Amino acid sequence: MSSIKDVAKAANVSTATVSRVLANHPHVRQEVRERVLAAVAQLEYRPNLIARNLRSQQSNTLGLIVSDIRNPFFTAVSRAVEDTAYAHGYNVLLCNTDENPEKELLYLQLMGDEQVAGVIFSPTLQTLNRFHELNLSFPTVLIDRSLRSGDVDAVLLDNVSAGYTLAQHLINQGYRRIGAIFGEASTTGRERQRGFEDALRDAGISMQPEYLRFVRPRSEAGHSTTLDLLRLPQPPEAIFTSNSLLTAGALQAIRERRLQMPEQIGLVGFDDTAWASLVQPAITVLAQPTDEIGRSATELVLQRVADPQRPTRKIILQGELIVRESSVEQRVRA
Amino acid sequence: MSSIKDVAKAANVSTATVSRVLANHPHVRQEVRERVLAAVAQLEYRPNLIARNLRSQQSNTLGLIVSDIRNPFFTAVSRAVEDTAYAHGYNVLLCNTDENPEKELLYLQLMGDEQVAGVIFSPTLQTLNRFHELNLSFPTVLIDRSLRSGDVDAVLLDNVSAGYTLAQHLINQGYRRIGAIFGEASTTGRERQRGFEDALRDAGISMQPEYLRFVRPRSEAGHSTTLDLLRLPQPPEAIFTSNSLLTAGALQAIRERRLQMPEQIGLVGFDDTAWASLVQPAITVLAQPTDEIGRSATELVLQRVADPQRPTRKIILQGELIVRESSVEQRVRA
DNA sequence: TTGAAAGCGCTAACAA
DNA sequence: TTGTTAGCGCTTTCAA
Repeated sequence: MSSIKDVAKAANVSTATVSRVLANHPHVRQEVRERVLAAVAQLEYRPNLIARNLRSQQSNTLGLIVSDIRNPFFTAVSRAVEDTAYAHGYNVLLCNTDENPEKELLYLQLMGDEQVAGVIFSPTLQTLNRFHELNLSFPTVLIDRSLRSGDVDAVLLDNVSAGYTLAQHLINQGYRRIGAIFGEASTTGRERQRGFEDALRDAGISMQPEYLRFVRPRSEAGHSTTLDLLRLPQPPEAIFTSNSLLTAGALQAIRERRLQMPEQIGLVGFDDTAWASLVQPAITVLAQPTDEIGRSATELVLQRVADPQRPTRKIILQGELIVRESSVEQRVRA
Repeated sequence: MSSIKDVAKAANVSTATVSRVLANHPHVRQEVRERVLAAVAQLEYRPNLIARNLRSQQSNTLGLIVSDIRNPFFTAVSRAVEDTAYAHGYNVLLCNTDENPEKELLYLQLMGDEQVAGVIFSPTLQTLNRFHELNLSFPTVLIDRSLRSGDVDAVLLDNVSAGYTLAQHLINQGYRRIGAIFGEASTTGRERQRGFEDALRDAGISMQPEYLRFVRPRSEAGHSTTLDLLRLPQPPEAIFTSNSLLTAGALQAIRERRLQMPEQIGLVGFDDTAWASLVQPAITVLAQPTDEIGRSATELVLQRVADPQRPTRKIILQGELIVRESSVEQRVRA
């Protein structure tokens, strides 16, 4: 591997001049510039990014800390983050926390050690609550979850409104007794719950506490909780789930109990996954704009890298209700 | 941020001694060691990894270059790679190539610039063919795809055998005219094709060339190609797909044509995705051991980092046939 | 057992 | 317009 010294020697200039040419500094004679470029090409010189980072005290790497890469929502967002980051000349360091606050702290620390330029992060409620004590040394943009009050950049779904829309849809279709399953460790679940409850209240439906569940946002929990709900003396007529893993588990439970969808039970969830339109009946979902979320978050963090002083911003995006067959008009049902 | 100098000053020793303590070098007096550690704790010192990497000429980062992070197979493998890497104190730099050879080269170059310790890579056929000309400066382990002949570390499925098993299953169930859709840019598709053809030949079934398709391994292509196949004068009785995105597309096409599975058409594919058991009828698949693939690949690359001289190894893993309802005995069919 | 000092490859302040 | 030089934070050789 040739270094900047080799290039300098080959072009008969100082390393400073090589550096200037590479950084496109203005005051370099055309002839010299060409000589340097020729040497660079000749030696197949590639700058050592580690050295550059050490010297400039910041790297071209962005950290991406997600709670579960197997959740299609985060997969899709990661994809968008990755694309956008590389388009801006940044790399992505990927971390997976499994909703584990200890891992979150560990990875956050790692990001500091790696001197990343910035971080995109979907935190648990626990870490969120002590977020400001953390005193992170790098710009951070939260995705999917944040506190209303917090002075942090964030890109979020309008979860209250999304929860409202989805619940309202069920109500409009004639469902009255609605069981709802939310992720327990995030703000997202709580906000969607608020929208859900608002919709019921506005429709004059009294909420039954035993219909409301907060669980680990995984398909196993979706499965067992749905079975629980269906076992109640008066089981719900529809199931509302707050992420796609929960939806999958609920669907599995409904299948096991051999209930007809949507006649005997309705089902709705979040995120327009590949399978939501593949199963029969296809599932009604509140789709999140994952590309937009990933792209906005990346741009936001890059903007803050460029200007650390700028006031924080929260970008709130709207979801889109996609009505399919898993929830359908009451009069059509039995 | 305090540096090693600050610690040295606080502990009244030289930076060399601090470095020795941190690296757990033997010849340090216990008392001095404790003083240094106390200073480290006091100052909340964290070593600057960039500086460490520059000095030691290698980093604690592994590169992971996959062809499509939205393919659940790669998502699952990434997850395993990530876990294993972090368990060994390594980070993961994630790149997505979209099966684009230019992007592959770009990212490979990036890995060199970033001085990663090693790379895990699922290459296109095109890049694979010129792999040795690339003269990569870091250890590389190929996953999912490789050349039989190549002198490269790799973790692979026994694709020929997997293709054979899956095709044989269809044959055993009584299907004779079988359409098959393979990814076009990878060795994987070709090997699975070989297994597929071997199974037909062993069963004395003559292969019809128009039943064999090579396409972009995406659901859109799976969809349109399946429609094509079904439009043939003598359409196939079953569809064999060589990745889960293709399977999804095929399923969609079958739904649109309102064909009954498995009576009017059988369907099998690769990878036990979340939805394969959720759709009805559930899909028969050849499941890959994704965790094992990711873990083995990471361990392999780390072993080579430790010993660049060791002979290359190919780890060949077996898939598992999971029979579900989308393919079923002939006598049960119409 | 410890410290002084060189140097990894680069950038930028300063001087010429 | 270009070069000299210091130094980013760390590890390691050599000497004491």
